[in-house]
Amino acid sequence: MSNAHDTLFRTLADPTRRAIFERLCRQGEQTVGALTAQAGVSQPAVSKHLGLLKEAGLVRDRHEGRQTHYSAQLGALAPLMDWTREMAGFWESRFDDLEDLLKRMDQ
Amino acid sequence: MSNAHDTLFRTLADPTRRAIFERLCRQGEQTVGALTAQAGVSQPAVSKHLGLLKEAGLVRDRHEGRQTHYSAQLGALAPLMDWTREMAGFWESRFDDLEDLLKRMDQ
DNA sequence: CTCACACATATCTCAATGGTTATACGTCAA
DNA sequence: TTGACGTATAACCATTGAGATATGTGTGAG
Repeated sequence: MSNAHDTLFRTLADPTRRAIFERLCRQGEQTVGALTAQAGVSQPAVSKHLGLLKEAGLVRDRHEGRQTHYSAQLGALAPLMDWTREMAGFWESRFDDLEDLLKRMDQ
Repeated sequence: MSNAHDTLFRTLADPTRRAIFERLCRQGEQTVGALTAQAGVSQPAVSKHLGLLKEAGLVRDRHEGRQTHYSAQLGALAPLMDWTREMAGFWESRFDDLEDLLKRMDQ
């Protein structure tokens, strides 16, 4: 019963995890070690976060020898943008309705 | 240390709470009773969710006699849209860099 | 082959939080 | 004024999940 929005919001809700994702967005592909160095939490914690980000489709991993490189995944944020636009849209359309109503009342 | 993004993501991460917010976006102002009728959880639970949504600036309340009317708040989603756009932007700019690089390599 | 390294997984602990029921508070009706 | 109604708050419980440490797994170096 967990849709795309659920997964995205839940995954991005944690600050540490979102910071990791932001870093991957800003600076491109990074190894687990590089991410751990700035994350402020232990390497296992980073790995766990990366696992969840991967499950959510927000990142992909690429193995190269002993290292694993993670990168932000294109288009994963699309449902989030859609949702936000949709909600804002509902608001605006109600606002338009209100405007219409006021205009009609004016006549 | 909790910025706007933190609050927004955290608040919208819970499915029940997000559903309440969506309903307010889609259908406009609603009383607590109306929201409770569809929420699938108890009235106190709904009140608590509404409290958090209000703290996050996502809704506002209006008292009218014994009833409290809640409505989605304009512009509260702006930071979320900005963040999403920013992240997608970083990705695209890196993509542009890559294109540039490939073009340069082609020469 | 063996050891060191990079990362993943297992296990545990603790705090946060979403849910419930019970109750308090304010408002309207009679 | 009393009682019903609509909502908020209190107190509690159960679950979740993020964190740590310890260990497993695979890979490259010597």
